[in-house]
Amino acid sequence: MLLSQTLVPTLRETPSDADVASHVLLLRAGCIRQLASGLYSWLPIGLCVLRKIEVIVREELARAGAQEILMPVVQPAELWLESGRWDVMGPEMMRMRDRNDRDYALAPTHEEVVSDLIRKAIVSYKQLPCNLYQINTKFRDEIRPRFGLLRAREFVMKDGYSFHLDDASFELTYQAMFDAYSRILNRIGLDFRAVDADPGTMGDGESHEFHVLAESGEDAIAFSPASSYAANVEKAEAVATGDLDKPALTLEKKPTPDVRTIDDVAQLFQVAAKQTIKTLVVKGTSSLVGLVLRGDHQLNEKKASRLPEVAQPFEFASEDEIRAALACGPGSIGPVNLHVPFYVDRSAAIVSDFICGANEDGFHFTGANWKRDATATRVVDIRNVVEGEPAADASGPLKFIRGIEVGHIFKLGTKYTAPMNVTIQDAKGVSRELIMGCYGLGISRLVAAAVEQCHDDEGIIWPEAIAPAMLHIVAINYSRSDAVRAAAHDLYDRCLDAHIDVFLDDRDERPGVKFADADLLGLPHRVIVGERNLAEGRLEYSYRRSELELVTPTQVLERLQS
RNA sequence: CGGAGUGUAGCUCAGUCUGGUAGAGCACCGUCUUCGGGAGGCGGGGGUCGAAGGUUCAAGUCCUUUCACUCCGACCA
Repeated sequence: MLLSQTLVPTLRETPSDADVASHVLLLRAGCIRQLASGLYSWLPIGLCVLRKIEVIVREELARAGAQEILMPVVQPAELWLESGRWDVMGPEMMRMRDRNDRDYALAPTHEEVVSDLIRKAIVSYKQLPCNLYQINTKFRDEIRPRFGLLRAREFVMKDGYSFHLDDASFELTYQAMFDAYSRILNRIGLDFRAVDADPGTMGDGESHEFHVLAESGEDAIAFSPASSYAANVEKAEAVATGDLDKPALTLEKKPTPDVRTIDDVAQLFQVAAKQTIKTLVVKGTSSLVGLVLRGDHQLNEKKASRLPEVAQPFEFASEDEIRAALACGPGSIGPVNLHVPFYVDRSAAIVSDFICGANEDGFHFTGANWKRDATATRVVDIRNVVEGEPAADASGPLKFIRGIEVGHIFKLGTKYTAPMNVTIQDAKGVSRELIMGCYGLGISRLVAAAVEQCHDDEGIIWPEAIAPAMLHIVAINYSRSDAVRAAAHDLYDRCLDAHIDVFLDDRDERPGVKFADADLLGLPHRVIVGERNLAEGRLEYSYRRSELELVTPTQVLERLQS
């Protein structure tokens, strides 16, 4: 590309509404422009990157046996009513009506549409397994779009779906997709980690996320350096170490006016927070439900929302509801004499002589103990793991890193095929619900994730595999020097002949501007064409901002092709 | 949804408290000089000051409403 003829509106200053590195740099490098909250236009070189990722994704999915299709972004409500998700999805799914007053949704995902497609198009088990994918625009009306492309409302996603007659077939494809994702991220050149994950609203089965490691990642990953164990903190199992000690203290009710938080309690009684017990109150299926945790632990809502007596969707009880049901405020609740059902976290269930709310405003119990003072009948894992505690596979202490979730693959079972009646007769003529898998990969998010991982203060440092071009030719004094112009175009043409993507900065700009933009755009190879060295037939070459070295044009081609 | 902040030129921002002709730097156009890390001179173009309503002789500035964007939170026992 000739930069003089390409829309690359680089920005000298950081736009005021961009915060994270990828957002700032993609804007400054002229890759994207924001239209509205969570909505972005792709400019030529940003689109180059997006397309390069798509090529890699297509190649690896083809290798893994998936077929590309394209499905509508506007979807009739009927399908979503059929799967039961029309009401479950909430305002995240954008809805609209057509001129005939029919309800539609803007696709947040495509399970329903692909399931409908399969039940109509697949007529024999001999056509199975079937593994389809598309690269398409999705729309999710996020609670809070942020971080530019990392959490946009409209975004480009590769979503794949596979259908199988039996588990064995499904597992083969699931593993093939897992491997394909690993290959894709390796080819792009990103540092990533595949982890056990919580499937959220997508399903109930196993799932794995693929995270690009970056400090700015929204997710925390717990992993064991001593083993292959890695899980999203949302999912990582928290184990309780030790046993319940014998009670040493007697139960006493102490006045605790104005004490509302665990910090207050620990401060007042001069004990560590881990010696206290806190009780959260949430809405349940038939009454309010208590969730009992050690004072220093954090509730994991994903885990808690899976408990049978906890209402869906997960919601904390309001102070009014708590007062109506328990006759005290939320700061004074405890498991002793609690008159609603409650679950006790594993770690909370082995604390002895603890301090907890007395279910009476202004009072706490000290010296409380399980069995004697309160019964923990439902002991479950409902907290977040903490860095340094033992991993669930007993391999040693956990460490945390942050990641950007770029891929998520799910074992859906018959969650969609059952309600949508996606069945096929097997070889014996028995009608079977198909086993389904779902495989998402955020293409536009990958662009941002790559920038998060690959940049410095001056600009982007694109991984070679997805760089908008391989070579950036900085032509110094382009418009006045015939020699520079000739040499720059000679190199440019040789690259084109060799099918090497190349940018030539042929703009009538001062050198400083061109250097700064080259840094911002971050192509792997750079050549400076200037009269200074042209007399000796030399160009200045650098790779990924390394020191300049003097080389001939032929040597540049060799570097590019090696 | 709750809280906070910001909306003035393409970009970054002054000006708002204390009402009185719309500003700067960069960018853009012309021109001269300069030419290896975001140059300098001279001249120029560009604004319904987010929108609507109100107060006032007079509103970017005060009041009311509203919209947009950003940030924090949606864990509190």
